[in-house]
Amino acid sequence: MTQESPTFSPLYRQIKTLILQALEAGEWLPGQVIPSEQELAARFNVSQGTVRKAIDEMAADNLLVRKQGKGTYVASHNDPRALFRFLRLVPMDGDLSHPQSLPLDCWRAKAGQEASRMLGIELGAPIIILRRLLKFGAKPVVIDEIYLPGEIFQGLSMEVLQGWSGSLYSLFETRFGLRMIRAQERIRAVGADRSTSDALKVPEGTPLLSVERVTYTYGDKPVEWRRGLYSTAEHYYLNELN
Amino acid sequence: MTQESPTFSPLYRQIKTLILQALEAGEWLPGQVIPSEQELAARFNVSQGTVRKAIDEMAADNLLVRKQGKGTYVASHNDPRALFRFLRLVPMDGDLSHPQSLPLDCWRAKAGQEASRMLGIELGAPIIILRRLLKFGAKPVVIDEIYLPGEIFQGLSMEVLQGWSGSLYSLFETRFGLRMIRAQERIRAVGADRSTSDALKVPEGTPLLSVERVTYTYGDKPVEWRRGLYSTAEHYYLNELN
DNA sequence: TAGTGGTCTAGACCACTGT
DNA sequence: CAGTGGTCTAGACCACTAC
Repeated sequence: MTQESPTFSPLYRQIKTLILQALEAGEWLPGQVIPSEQELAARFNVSQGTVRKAIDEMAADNLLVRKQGKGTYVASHNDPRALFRFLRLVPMDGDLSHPQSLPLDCWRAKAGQEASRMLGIELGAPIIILRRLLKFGAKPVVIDEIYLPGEIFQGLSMEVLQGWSGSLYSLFETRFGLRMIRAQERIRAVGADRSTSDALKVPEGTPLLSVERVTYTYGDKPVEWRRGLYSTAEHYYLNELN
Repeated sequence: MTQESPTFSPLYRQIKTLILQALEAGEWLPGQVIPSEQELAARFNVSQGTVRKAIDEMAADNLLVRKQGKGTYVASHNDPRALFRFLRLVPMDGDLSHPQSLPLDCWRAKAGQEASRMLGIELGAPIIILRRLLKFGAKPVVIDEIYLPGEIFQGLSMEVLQGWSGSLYSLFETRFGLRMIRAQERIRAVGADRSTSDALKVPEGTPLLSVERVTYTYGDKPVEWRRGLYSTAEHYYLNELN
């Protein structure tokens, strides 16, 4: 007899949506401070506690970062702490040297069936394919093949890639205004083919981790599809289950 | 000049600790309701909001489950929703049939170097080793070797295992009062050896996922170490990155 | 000292579940 | 209907950061 409001949404969630829209619109950029809770409360005509709850959730989602005494910041992949948010590979000895990204190839193509499905774009739409090697110290450990929608990544080229010292997502964020929010990985075990075994310096047929990742930006829009082959001779993929 | 309290802990965290202790002491068992927020507030002499914040965190930690209008419950592995909390394997076709656990062996032994380190017990301490097969429908997909501290799992035997229809953690919880709180998995790719290839019905040398898991109970105490070999011909390991 | 987020409280009201 | 968790508010005070 009740069940009156099937679309009930608490105030703080509406506020969350509004803040999200402001973020999406680029009102505050990654790494910058957003207005104080008091200011936002005034702007949206709600109490500070309601804004607080909205921001709490967004901080839990890794969209914002709170810093006591300073303010609330827009999360950024330029932050070195963000590097291992998506890269779960860990050296078996506790070596903490940061991995180094080496671009190998970068070319344009048209989306095939799989790429178009994964990226949610038309079959035949322009895409950019990027191959790169990840090294931990001197050891090649991961070889990635990365598929990007050409429309979004207009100016991407080998020159751009080679002139960038930070992480890939850091580049995407700074150069293309694209913020990677969440990702989903599908992991399988496969044998190394000829070219992969060359790149990773392992015998042909060596078991490797195949890690397929789809990465999403605001509004759950997929903007990257990649397949990485991980050599797990001296590294492992670490996953925390809670 | 300030920095007065290096061990400052907010009230709601102290309350959280108290509730945790009550849980650990078995004051409320898995699946049962805990007292209402009002009652707990009265018991601990704080406001309802403070209890609420403590419970919020524990719910986020998957220790408690809130049910509006009914109460707050102690999380339980008997809950069917908990099955896929630690098992991240998904069929490639959307088949949702629940996996079936088939115990193969169960014997007693003494902890070797690796087991003693992983389980935080003395070298040579009694342990129980358990082998089992996981099937999705008719297909064998995972073979597990599970190491348990003998002290805790006194009465565990093949008979007990075979007489249990639910999940392993559900058995541990019900039969041994052990609640699995969190786990850590280290994933690598390996080739199937002879006995594994037999059990999983795959050719020898087939690349498999090696998933080593350490599972913890209250107080970050490790109580299970297992190694699973996953056939990823028709399944994949799914991981959400946030 | 001023401004920020963090904690704690008390009270009002809403939504959901059972009887 | 009474009891539960869920939301929202307003105000006081604490902890941290900067100037």
